[in-house]
Formats: sequence, structure tokens, C-alpha cells
Amino acid sequence: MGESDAFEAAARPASARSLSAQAMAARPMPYLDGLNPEQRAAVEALEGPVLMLAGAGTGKTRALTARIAHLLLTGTARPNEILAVTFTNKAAREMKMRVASLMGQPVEGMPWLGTFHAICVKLLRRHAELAGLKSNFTILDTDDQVRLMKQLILAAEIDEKRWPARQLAGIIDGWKNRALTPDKLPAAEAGAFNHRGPELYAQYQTRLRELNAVDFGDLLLHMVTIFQAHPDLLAQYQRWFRYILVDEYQDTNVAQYLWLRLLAQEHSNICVVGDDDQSIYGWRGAEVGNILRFEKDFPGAKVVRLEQNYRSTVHILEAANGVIAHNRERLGKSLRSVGEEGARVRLIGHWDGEEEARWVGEEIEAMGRGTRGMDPVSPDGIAILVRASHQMRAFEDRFLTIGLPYRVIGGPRFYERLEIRDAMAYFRLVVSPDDDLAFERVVNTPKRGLGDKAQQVIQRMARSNGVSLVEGARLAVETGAIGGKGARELRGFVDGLARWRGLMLGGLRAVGPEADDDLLIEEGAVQDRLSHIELAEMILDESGYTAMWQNDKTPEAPGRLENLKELVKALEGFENLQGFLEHVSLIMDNESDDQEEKVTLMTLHAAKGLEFPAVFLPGWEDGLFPSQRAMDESGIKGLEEERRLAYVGITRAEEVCTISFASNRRVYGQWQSQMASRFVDELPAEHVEVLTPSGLHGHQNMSSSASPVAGMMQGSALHEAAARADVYNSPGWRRLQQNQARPGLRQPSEARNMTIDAEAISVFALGDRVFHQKFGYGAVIGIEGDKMEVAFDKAGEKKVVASYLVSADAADDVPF
DNA sequence: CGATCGAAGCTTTTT
DNA sequence: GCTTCGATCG
Repeated sequence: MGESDAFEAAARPASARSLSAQAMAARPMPYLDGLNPEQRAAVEALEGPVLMLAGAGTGKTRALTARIAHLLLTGTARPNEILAVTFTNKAAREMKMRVASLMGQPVEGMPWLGTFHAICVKLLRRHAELAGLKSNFTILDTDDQVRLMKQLILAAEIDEKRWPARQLAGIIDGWKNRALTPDKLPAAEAGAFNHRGPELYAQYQTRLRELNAVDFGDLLLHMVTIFQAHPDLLAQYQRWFRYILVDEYQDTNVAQYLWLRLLAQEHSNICVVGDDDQSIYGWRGAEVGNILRFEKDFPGAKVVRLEQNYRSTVHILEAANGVIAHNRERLGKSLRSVGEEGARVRLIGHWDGEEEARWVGEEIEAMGRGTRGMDPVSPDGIAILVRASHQMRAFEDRFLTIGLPYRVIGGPRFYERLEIRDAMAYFRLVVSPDDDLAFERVVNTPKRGLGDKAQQVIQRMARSNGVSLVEGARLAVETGAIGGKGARELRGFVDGLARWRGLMLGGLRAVGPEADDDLLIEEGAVQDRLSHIELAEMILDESGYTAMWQNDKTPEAPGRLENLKELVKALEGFENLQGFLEHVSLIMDNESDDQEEKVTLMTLHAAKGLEFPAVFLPGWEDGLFPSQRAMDESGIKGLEEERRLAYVGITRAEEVCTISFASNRRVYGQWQSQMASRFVDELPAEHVEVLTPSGLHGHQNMSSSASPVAGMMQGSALHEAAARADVYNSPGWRRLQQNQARPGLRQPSEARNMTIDAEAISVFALGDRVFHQKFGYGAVIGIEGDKMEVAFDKAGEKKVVASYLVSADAADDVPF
């Protein structure tokens, strides 16, 4: 729709446009008001390549949207001549809204403002045949992908145990991110997946084509391949997309980069916005190099740096600057605050993860009341940002017990849930009966007595006749290849599909006079054009799917039924099932629209682009954050990405930023003692306030401060440091230092060890009887640096840090 | 074919 | 520790 207009627009002589541009220039441009000089420069440099380096909170969305408004209002471009790409639907939506509000009118058109994927789907549907597909191809999600690969691995007689499909999926995804088609794989990749990777990749692509399906990576990859193979077509789009804007450029992968470069290379009217310091998606193929290289790719690029931060106070910003300064690979930029000095970043250590959660809960309640002369902060303005989602659990548990309302962002998405995917598979089968993957998914869900054997029969039947699985199933029943109970059930299933499809087609058909005497159509007519919502309900009921969950007495069954209801409700926004399926394959967000004021719990990744008056950053412990795995797998690069994550976390905070760590944490069920994160040491001391933990530790220093709040008011970092100075001179401390003087371990800083009880420090030998606050009495059975393996009498074998142990006979002296 | 038991695994996540 | 997957048994 509107696409032919776009072609006409592109064909119009340029002079007409520049004329109107001059005419418009005289008009007031309110969207420019209040922009700082840098932002303004980025907005007004319409021609040629522009690189906008926009730090956190520097108003880049504002600049980007103003630029679009400027393009439109000066008449430089029409809405359909602008290609504006984002990564998430949310960002796309926001951009659309903000452009509209800047222009003071709804933006009609802007058909090419969207995510990379949404735009590529649109393009690929028009040119599907150039990729060997039909334009109604289905888009597989990760689950389908893996199942498909599992089949291929099985067929290739590879031990799926040693070479799991997930891993292959990861490898192939990586290749697609780098725009490597099977025929372009470099020799270096030959060894992947036990030397079978390349061959399986080729098979996988063939299979996808047979299924008339693509995965997410294909959307970009196919378009790049098509553009490369068809210069004429590319040229058409180059003329069409006269102005290109890209958000979050630091997150682009090679395929996206190539796609953009192909489209932009003729006119070079490309404006990219990004922040190399916020590149946190390297693990899924993002290439920071793209942004670092932009000036080389597009010679003469105008580089604009947005460094004026409007979000955070001085202390918060300086803390973030201090941490990120430890990264080597940077374009270099540092944020200036225009705000107040504000409060320092608060740092606190805790005994364990539960105590950390408890403390955060109390702090949030205190903030709600308003402490330290600060205005009360509503739960809505508070976020807890964790490195990994499993960390959320401790907080959820705690918030549940104290009745603090919270919302979790991220986690399993609505459309990724089992029951939703099953239901969708039914819909898919009705809409496109040759969707074999959907068939496989639900043929025996609910149980129809169709096990492996029956399914193999269907597969064989379908393959030997060159038909879809649905058709194969029908044949299998008719020829008696499947008999007994299974056959009856299968017939019911296949007939059901046909009937629903008939109803769908009948329901869509206008009430024609010549409604033929086909029974199915007539049924539809009796119902007077069954709505797609009723149809969906009917499918779920008659297939027995709803009943399956109703009869399920596991605790999650009611929730699943609830979700199914929600799914049906979501259909209301669409004309028909097809439209819905198309939408869902790309839009996977799960915005809950509840109004209640809640604390937000989410991962650091999910927090990018957001801001909150108060932010808690728990779990700053080496191994957790920075994540051990990131460092093991990607070394220094991984570490730097983790550090950027820290930077993203700190810069989410507007007024209060609280970082915390715990000395003990359960990791995969095992208690582990933790070291404070190295990022803690990188925080510039002058912008940090060290809080006294509320628990059992450090009590000898805080006899005067019974509550954590009182403690934080009195205890400046300096004060604490002074109070602790003696600790580091004790013989026990020195011996501890020697024990842990392994390469790679840095000197612990004051903050890292603030929970250490001076009196308790001592060094033990194998077999010593010891006492631990949490686990009680036990015997030392292993020593690993500063970590002791102890067989506790009651709690079993644990690894703990030596400083939390006291000799068993001294235990009575330690006041707990 | 379905239920039950044991082993292995286990970031981050959008589309 | 908890979940998920596969193998094995009835």
C-alpha cells in the first residue's frame, strides 16, 4: 500500500523538492527549539553521511526524530522516501510517535520506519522468488529452527549428545550474522561442528526453502544476497530510499551493515546514531567495528558528538565515566552533566544474596517514604538491574514476602510460551495446510496416540508422494497404513483442519448469492460469517487442546488457559488469522499495560535506553558480573563488553544509583564465596559513598548506627576507610594476602572487603575445626587460595571464604 | 505409547 | 538447586 506512490515520488525531479525546501525554510521550525548546538548540527546536516556519537542520556532520540521532522517539513523528503531503522519494535513505535508529536500531526506514511527485520520481511515478500521462496513464506523462530536442525543431525547420523542442535543453531546464526551463505563459508569455518557444520548448513538452507520458510537471520541475509545479485533492483531501492537513518548503529551485525551500505553507497545520505560505549550485543553478532569504521566507509562523514547528558547527576555520570575509561577500544567521549552534583553512587556489600535482596527491599520502602531529605521515590521510578535473569529470583521472593509490588521485564515472552506456540501451530495449519513444522508440533498434542512410529509412516507417505504432512496423514489413514485408534484420531484431526479451513474461507467470503451446496461453506453461512475470533476458539476447543489443559492438574495449567484466553483476545486487533500470524512472527513484545505502581526488575540488557530516578545494581561480583563465561569465551573483548554493561547500568540512574555485592551466593545450588567485582575497584572513589551493611558484619564499627539508614548518613567512605585501616595491618590479613597471591588476582580494595570481620580473620589448616555463621561447625577438608572447602556437621560440604570462618574454639568469643 | 527415573545443562536476547 | 531432555521400563 502506498508503495506505488513512493516510486512516483522517487521519480519526481529533484528540483521540485529543493524548491519546496526553500519555501519551507522560511517557516518556523519549532522542533529545533531547545536543541543544543551539537544536536542541531546533527539535525540540520541533511546531505551526506553523518555519524552521531550519542552518549547515554544525551537526547539522541530527540535529535533523530527532529531530523526526520526536518527532512519532512523542509520538503527535502517525503515520508516514504525515508528509511529509518531501529532494532526493536518499541524503538520504532516511539520514534513514530515522537515524529508525529514534533510535526504536530500524525505521520501518514513512513512505511519504511521499522526494525531491520520488519523492513526486510516487507522487501523479501515482494522479491521472494529471487530467493527461491514464495511470498507467503513462514518465519521460523528459534524453537522451530532447532527442531529442524535436530532432524538434520539425526539424518546425518551424528551423535546429538555430543553435538547438540542448539550449538549448530548458534554456529549457523553466527554465519548468517556475518552474511556468510553456505557457498561463501571461508575455509577457516570448515572445522565447525565436527567438520559437519558447512554441510549441515547447506542442508538446512535447502530444507528451509522446501518448507517455504526463513529464519530471522535469513531475512537480512536473503535481502543482501538479492541486492548483490540484482544491481538493477538495488538501484531502484537506492533511488527510492533517499534518506537513511539508523538507530543504535553500534549493535548492527555484518549482514545489517552490508545491507545498509548497499542501499546507501550511491547517495551516502545516511545518518547513523550510536554509542560505542553501549555496545552490549557482541555475543549475538553485533560488530562495534561498524561504528568505529564509519568514517572510513563513508568518506567525508560529518561526525557529531553528543556529550551533554541531561539525565544523571554529576556523581553518577562521573562514576560511569570512571568505569568505562578502563576500556581500551573506544572512540573516546566523555559525558558532561548539566545537572546537579547530586548524591554519590552508593556502594554496599552484603553477607549473601538473600540479605542483599532484603536490604534492597528495605531501601525501596525507605525511599518510598522519602529519606535523607530526599523526595519520596515512587516504586515506578525504581529499577533493579541484574546481569542474569536468575538473579531476579531472590528479589522476587523477597518482594513477595514483604508485599512490594514489582514487575519483571523480559523473561519468557508471551508468544514463546508452550501453549501459545501450540495454539499458533494450529492456526498456522489452518491458514497454510502445508506448514509441516506446525503439523509436527501439534499432531500429537493433545495426545492422539500417534507416536514415533505413526509419525514416521506419515513422513514416508508424504515424502514418497511429494505432498505435505497433512496430506500424507490423510493418505496414511485412507490406505490403512495407520490403523486402530491412532487412525481414528488422526482422521479426526485431519478432518478438523479441513473443516476449520473451510470455515475460515467461507467466513471470509462475502455473503454471496451463489453459496454452493458444499456442506462446509453452508455451515459457515449458517453462522453468518463466523469471525476469526470465534473460529480460533472453535479450533482450540474442537481439537481438544483446551480440554487438554483443563484436565491437567499441574499448578501451571490455569495460567496456561488464561494465556490462551489472552491470545484469543489479541486476535481482536486483526482482520483475520493470516494477518495475526504475520504480525506475531515479528512482533514478540509483551507490554503489560497495568497501571499499578511497581518496582521494575530486569536485566541490564533490557534496560538499555531506559532511565529511572533510582537504580539498584546488585550482584557486582567477579564471575557473575563480569560474567565468567563472557571472559572465558571472549577474553578481553568479553570483559570490555561487560564493562560497557556496567556503564549502561550506572547511566540508567537519574538521581540515586546503588551498587551492591554479596560475599556468598548460591550458584547452581552450591554455596560459593564471592569476590566483589573488579568494576567496583574501578569506580572513582571520590564519587562513591560506601554504606555500612546492615547485617551482622562490621558491627564493631557501627555501634552508633543501628539502622542502615543511620549508617549511611554517618559513614562516609573516608570514615569507613579510617575505621578499617587497622584491619589491613593485622597478621591474619597479611597471611590471607599471601594465600591468595595468585596471578590475576588483584589487591582487594577497601570496598571489596568491607564485610570482613577483623577479629575473625585467621588461617586454617586441613582438618581444623571451624565455625561458620550460617553453616555452623565443621572441619576443613580443602584449601584453595582464600577459599576453604569445609565439611559442615549439619550443612554438608561447602566452599567458603576463609575470612568467614573462625576456629571452632574461638567461636564463643565472636558475638553474633 | 506413556510414565518414571537419572543425567546434564545451566548468560545476556531481538526479531 | 532446578529444569529439561532422553532413555528405559511397564
